[in-house]
Amino acid sequence: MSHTTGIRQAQKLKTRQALLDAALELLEHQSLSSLGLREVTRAVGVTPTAFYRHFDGTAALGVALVEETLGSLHGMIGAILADTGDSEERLDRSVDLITRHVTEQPAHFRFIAREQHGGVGQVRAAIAAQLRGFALEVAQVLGAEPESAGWDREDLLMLGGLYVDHMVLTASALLEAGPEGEQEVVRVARRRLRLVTLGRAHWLDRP
Amino acid sequence: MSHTTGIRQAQKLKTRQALLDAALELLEHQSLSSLGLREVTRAVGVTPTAFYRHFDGTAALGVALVEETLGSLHGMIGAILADTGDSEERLDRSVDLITRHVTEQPAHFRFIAREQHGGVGQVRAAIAAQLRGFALEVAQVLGAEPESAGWDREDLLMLGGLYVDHMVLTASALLEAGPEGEQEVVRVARRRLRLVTLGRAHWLDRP
DNA sequence: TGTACATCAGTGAACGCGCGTTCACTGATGTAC
DNA sequence: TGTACATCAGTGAACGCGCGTTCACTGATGTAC
Repeated sequence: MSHTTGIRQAQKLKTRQALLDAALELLEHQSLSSLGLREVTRAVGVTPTAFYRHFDGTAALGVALVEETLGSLHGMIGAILADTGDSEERLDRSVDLITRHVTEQPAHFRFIAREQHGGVGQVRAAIAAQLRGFALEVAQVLGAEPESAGWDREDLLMLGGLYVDHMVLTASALLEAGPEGEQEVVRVARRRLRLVTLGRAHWLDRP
Repeated sequence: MSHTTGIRQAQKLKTRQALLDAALELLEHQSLSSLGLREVTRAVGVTPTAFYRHFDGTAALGVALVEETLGSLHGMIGAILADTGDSEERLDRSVDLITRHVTEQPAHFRFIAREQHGGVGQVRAAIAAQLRGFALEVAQVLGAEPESAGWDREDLLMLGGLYVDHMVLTASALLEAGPEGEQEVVRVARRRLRLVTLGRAHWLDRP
């Protein structure tokens, strides 16, 4: 086994990543279902044929982008929610964290918001699976807290889903608002979270 | 003025409507940004050139579809919310009404869910404007209720927006779930609404 | 009512262009001995 | 270490096809008198 073994593989991965990056940029102003394979390879500087060495087609590339965007976020949720601090602080920190992530990699989040209900079934399914995973993680963290005593599994999942959907809506709203509208979006997002959290606190009081 | 005046206009409107209907059907499995003008005219049975007598391009057609889908829903919201009955009944009736509408015209709601964050800016803007209108209507109805005493305008709008976004998410979830998953979606949607309504009831108790 | 002209929704041919996919290929990297 | 063969990421030409948009047109509908 030589120390140079892997040059070929490294180059392949580099091209693959270049295809993903170029696609993400091109998707800022269009949907995946109208993204052309030739557009992507042209942006990277390889021949159209080379695309097939990495993906079956643009749908498969889309699925890979879902993994790239959301795959690395798992675990992070637990970290925020498990942090110390009262509920108000924790809630503000969550919104700040989303805002920071969206500001740092807007193209990734735009892609998710756009394709969550987009025209490519495989990608919708991949996003839905990831978001279901997040909802489950949130539900588990919340379920371990004293405030959740008496909650059943289904209600916890409902609440987890509500938080996750709210997170996605906030990300999308931030992108649509641009830098000058960011403050306003953050304000409303915080209030919404506060209202949901109030509902949570009184969930078991219901008639 | 002859009694036949308007034959030409009537025929034109008929063709225009045929274009809208055909487009909506074609959009079930793709996004507006990949919809071809020729696809639409082919489905209707007119020449591609005829398209330009009605719309500047597919983006303009999309804006017309937004109007067709959401324009007729205004006022309806007030009617549901203003109905008699306790809060639980009213809430269930709201979910039932959304479910019925989505089941009756799935293509229209799929279009809205898909293009709300889609790749065509003009259409995103048109949908956002309509939804903002709905949020305002909901806020006005809620604001007139005794439960809203002490609420300021901004919080009412926040709540109205929350209900509207929840409505859109529910519509999209119903479409994704299909007939066999409908029951489950309705169950979760009701619980979410109940939780938000609980949060509303305790909004002014917050520290 | 009848005639002569105006309007305009839809036609059909033509254009240049970029698309996705196929195929046999090349030459650098990897492996066996 | 050196050699001979295998692998395979990326090439480049070729294909048939549908796209959006233009243009001059046709003929039914509308209008003026």
